[in-house]
Amino acid sequence: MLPPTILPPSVDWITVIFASAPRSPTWKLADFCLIAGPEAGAILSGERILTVPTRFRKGAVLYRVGDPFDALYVIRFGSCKIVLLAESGREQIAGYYMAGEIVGIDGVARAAHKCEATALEDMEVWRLPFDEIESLARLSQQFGHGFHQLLSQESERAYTLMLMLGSMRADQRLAFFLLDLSQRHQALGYSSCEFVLRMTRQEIGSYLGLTLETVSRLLSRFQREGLLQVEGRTVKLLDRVAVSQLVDYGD
Amino acid sequence: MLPPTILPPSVDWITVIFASAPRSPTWKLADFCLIAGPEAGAILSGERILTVPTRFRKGAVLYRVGDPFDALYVIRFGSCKIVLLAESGREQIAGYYMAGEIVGIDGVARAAHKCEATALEDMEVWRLPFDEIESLARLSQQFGHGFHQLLSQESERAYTLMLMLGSMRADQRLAFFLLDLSQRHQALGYSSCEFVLRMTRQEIGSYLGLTLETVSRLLSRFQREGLLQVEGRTVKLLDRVAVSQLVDYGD
DNA sequence: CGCGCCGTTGATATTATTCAAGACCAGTGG
DNA sequence: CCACTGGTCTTGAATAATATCAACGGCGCG
Repeated sequence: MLPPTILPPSVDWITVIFASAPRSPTWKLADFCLIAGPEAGAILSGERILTVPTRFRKGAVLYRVGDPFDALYVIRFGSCKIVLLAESGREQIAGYYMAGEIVGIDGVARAAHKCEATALEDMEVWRLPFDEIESLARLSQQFGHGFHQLLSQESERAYTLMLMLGSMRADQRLAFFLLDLSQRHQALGYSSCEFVLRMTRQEIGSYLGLTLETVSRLLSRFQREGLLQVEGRTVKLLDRVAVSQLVDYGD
Repeated sequence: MLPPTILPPSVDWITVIFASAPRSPTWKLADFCLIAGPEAGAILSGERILTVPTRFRKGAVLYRVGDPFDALYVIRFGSCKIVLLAESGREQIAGYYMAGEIVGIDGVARAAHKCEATALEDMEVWRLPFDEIESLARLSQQFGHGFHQLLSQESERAYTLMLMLGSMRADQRLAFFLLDLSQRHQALGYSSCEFVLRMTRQEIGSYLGLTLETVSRLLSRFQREGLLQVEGRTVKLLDRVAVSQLVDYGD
């Protein structure tokens, strides 16, 4: 039932990942790795995990629609977008993932990826073979539960986006997006008020269900109103309160 | 680690659920239950599962936002809506679930429900205690994997809705919705061309990110164009091909 | 340098919402 | 039995929001 036991790894991958990966607000990688506990070492060899940190250049594709699924990826650094591609040519960005977050869950349900993941900047990921994760989940109750939460957080994230797409005006969506980015940057230890957009206006538009022109216009408007300062892809949040109120009360 | 072994149940809940629950297109309840195999009987008592079939009257609430999460629900018959409620009062229907489908996954990530589930008609559900599911998932590799797929299918469903909300026109969304309903009805063994909407125009609108007036107008238009026939909440699909084309090519 | 992609802004068109009125229907109480 | 009420649904007209079309400037890169 379990894979053959392997000698204690010379390098404890769990500790290693924990030590060097940044924290994420939605999913604490620390939890994910630590809760596995010492039992984990017994079934997972250091090499199997550690030999596969992979780099992707900006624009490179981590996986395409239909690619066989067999691993999740922890983002070491960099960021990527997750794109839904319908047969009809319809296209929608379904997610934006940063360091410390985990991508690839869109492949679990069908053993093949439903989306395409593309690096928005140079990035490095750690590959976590899915069958090993599942073994670990069976071995440790705590880890198993944490893993189930991870899977389910993916739907929570999607729900939040649905709420945005289904019930917010364009300006509220953009405000929401910027606040989300801000929070996540802060969680990574970066400034929460000044950050760089890694997506083009086009991509942001696709993510928010808007056209690129609308995104551009709104950024200009926000700047005109003193909510923020935009310079290309660099955004400086000036009035976080006003931006939050825009999302919540929409005036 | 495992709960104390319990004598073989007099009633095998797995078989029972399988025998009486209808099939669902997205998640085959049959798979969910059958893959557990005979091992399942060893840790799950018949009573613990079987004593909790619950009925809800139309309009009754299965769980509210913030309610502690400890079980999933298999719908025996009836249907329900899943509603997202933001603090700001913003509201969005995030899902519509029919017989054979499983609701409650929105609670997994935080041990508390993120959504509210409300019966759209009289319904009966089977309660599946989450910790027992997790035990089973640890015991059986096959079941565990199936369970992980179930969790992940919830995000797939949400992704599909995101694609709809973010990239389709109003008429395409409605067409998409009707086709989805049609398929799911067919999978349950009912007619795929004539069925009853269990939601009000208002609820359909919320689900599709539209106002109730728009939904009403579109239904009238579709009828005028000969795509379907509407009589209150009864819909008869007349030209499925045209409806599909509307979604895919949008003319 | 020139090309392609990116971003901005304006004018216009389209789409969907909002506001408003009235029909229908089921349930309720006089 | 009837009138009344609240919720639902339809439809029209006016309005607001967003997309589309178009032009142009800028930047990075071969």
